[in-house]
Amino acid sequence: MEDVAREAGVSRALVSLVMRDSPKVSPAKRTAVLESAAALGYSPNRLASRLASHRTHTLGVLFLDLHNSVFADIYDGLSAGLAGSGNQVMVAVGSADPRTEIEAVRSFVDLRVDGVILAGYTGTSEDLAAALRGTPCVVITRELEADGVDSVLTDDFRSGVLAVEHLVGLGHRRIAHVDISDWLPYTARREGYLHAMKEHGLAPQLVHSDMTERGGRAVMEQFLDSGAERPTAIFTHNDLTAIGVMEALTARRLSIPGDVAIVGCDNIEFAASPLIGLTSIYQHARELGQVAARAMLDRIAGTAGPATTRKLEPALMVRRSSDPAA
Amino acid sequence: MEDVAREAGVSRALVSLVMRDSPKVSPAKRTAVLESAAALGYSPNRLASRLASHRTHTLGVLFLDLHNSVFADIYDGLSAGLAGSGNQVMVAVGSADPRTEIEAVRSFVDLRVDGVILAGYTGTSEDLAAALRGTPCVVITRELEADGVDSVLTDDFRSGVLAVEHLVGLGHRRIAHVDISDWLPYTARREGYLHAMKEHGLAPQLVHSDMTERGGRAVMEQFLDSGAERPTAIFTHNDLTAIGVMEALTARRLSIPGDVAIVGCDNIEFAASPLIGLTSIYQHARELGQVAARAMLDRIAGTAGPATTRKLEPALMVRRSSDPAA
DNA sequence: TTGAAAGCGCTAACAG
DNA sequence: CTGTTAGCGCTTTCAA
Repeated sequence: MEDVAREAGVSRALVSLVMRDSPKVSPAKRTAVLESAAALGYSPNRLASRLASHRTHTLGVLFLDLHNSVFADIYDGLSAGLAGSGNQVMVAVGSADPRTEIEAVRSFVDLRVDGVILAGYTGTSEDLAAALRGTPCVVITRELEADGVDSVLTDDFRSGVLAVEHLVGLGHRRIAHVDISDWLPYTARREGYLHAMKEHGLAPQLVHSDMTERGGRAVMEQFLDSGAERPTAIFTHNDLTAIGVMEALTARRLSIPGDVAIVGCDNIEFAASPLIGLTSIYQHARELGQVAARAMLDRIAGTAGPATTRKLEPALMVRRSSDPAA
Repeated sequence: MEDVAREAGVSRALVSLVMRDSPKVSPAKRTAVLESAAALGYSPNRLASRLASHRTHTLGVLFLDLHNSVFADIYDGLSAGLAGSGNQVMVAVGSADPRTEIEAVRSFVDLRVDGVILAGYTGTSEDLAAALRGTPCVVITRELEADGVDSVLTDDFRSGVLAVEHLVGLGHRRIAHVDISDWLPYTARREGYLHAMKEHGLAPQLVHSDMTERGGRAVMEQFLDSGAERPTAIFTHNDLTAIGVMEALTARRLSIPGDVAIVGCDNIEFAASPLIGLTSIYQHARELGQVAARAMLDRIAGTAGPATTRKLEPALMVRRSSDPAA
């Protein structure tokens, strides 16, 4: 920078202003600086500028799992929502391991990111608040009680209800639910399921799995082998699980939806594929990302008040897996 | 840091050493420092430490597309390969847009990452070299001629050959190939296809698409409507495209592999799903990530010599889409 | 507009 | 082992 200043015959401060394209530089000096910068192959060290300016223009984003394309959708929404704001995104993957997640958040904070966006945080709000140290944060797909932390999610309880209503409407009475292991803080879909089942006077039937295709398949195979009475319909926590369940059923030569109807949740791309035809509850993943981005920008700009929760309405997408006519 | 030092009754330098857990600190002082750090809620500003130490312990990783799970596999390999090395990863997504890609690389370099790993770079090696300014780099899934840039990939030419040999072995003679638009620097699979077709004295038939499921589907629908002679087998550039092609065929009530056999490439998770049953060429995505991580660590450590290329052997995974018996 | 000076919060020798 | 002294490369007053 020193060199560029000398070469262009100006002061370092001026070079700094030009590099951040400040409006208060004369066009002549500006081009002079730009030219010598190009000539010397200079580009500013952003570490230094961040340190000095206390702004990083970077948002840390944590994803639960890159294998679930719902996070790719959220990513798309985030980058659309951030477009033109001059912020960049730094991604980390938590893998549903609270230790890894907190480590990632801490790392973001130590790097002084302007904000942290969590898409799939499975830890506690206390740990999060401690790691955050006041850094603005918005949580996607979950409602978290912590001050200064906004939540953006789809009404998961409602999703559970929607699924059951749909299946009951189709005449099903033995409807099972494959949720994700008890310990994960994503229970609203199950609550919705349980609530709706009760409303209809039906006996709930729960099976625990993780949130993967493989997990769903393994759990369902085990279930089918157990000799337990087979449900006529299954609602799963997410689409990956639903696909795993479908695989298990297919492997046992059971027809879908003839023998068992399936309803997933998330509405990932593959669910919509004619090859899969999975009925699913759309949670507007892309929009979640976009809304979260806006929320974060507001919070960084200081125009946001106390922590808010934004909840989107889920939508049922009927496909072959629950309705042969679809 | 000042405060912590005072509180613990030591110098700032000592605090610094403790924070980086250097071995040359007495246990007594160490715990004293740690305690007062905890008491004061201190954690080091890594921006500052990076600036001062000229090491960021961060690798910038660029992915082509988060919607293609092959990149999730590569990510897994990378993080496995980096585990324990004390490096963290910063992810960006290029979306097959050279401008976005170069912007991301430049951003990494301006942040002084220790190295850049590119999984799906579609630009030129000149642009890359310019953006890199000497930052160590390893490119995955592609062979790039630029000094100091290592390449880690699967032998794509061979993949094309494998696909054709497999189909020819099954008796097919009209074998089409859906590649990705001409301008993308990923032509080896097509070259392999063309070469093998020629070897067998067969006439190649090329269809251009992008690398997405939707693209594959659209292109194939258009192709089927065009009235062109239908091939009995199709080899696609990647699995996403293959799935799109399968969707188009299914929508036209054509059977797979009865009317048309399909072979994809990448061997993503869904290809292996019994619901899809797509024959594919395994490119060892996870291993690519792991090998790339090692290559990068070597390069950073300075133990790597001139630019090298590591090429893995692809493997044919036969499934239902090409062989009903499978 | 421009320039000089004073940091941002840490690390890196080196002397003790 | 510990403390001192310089920076890292930029931004920011603030005065000119």
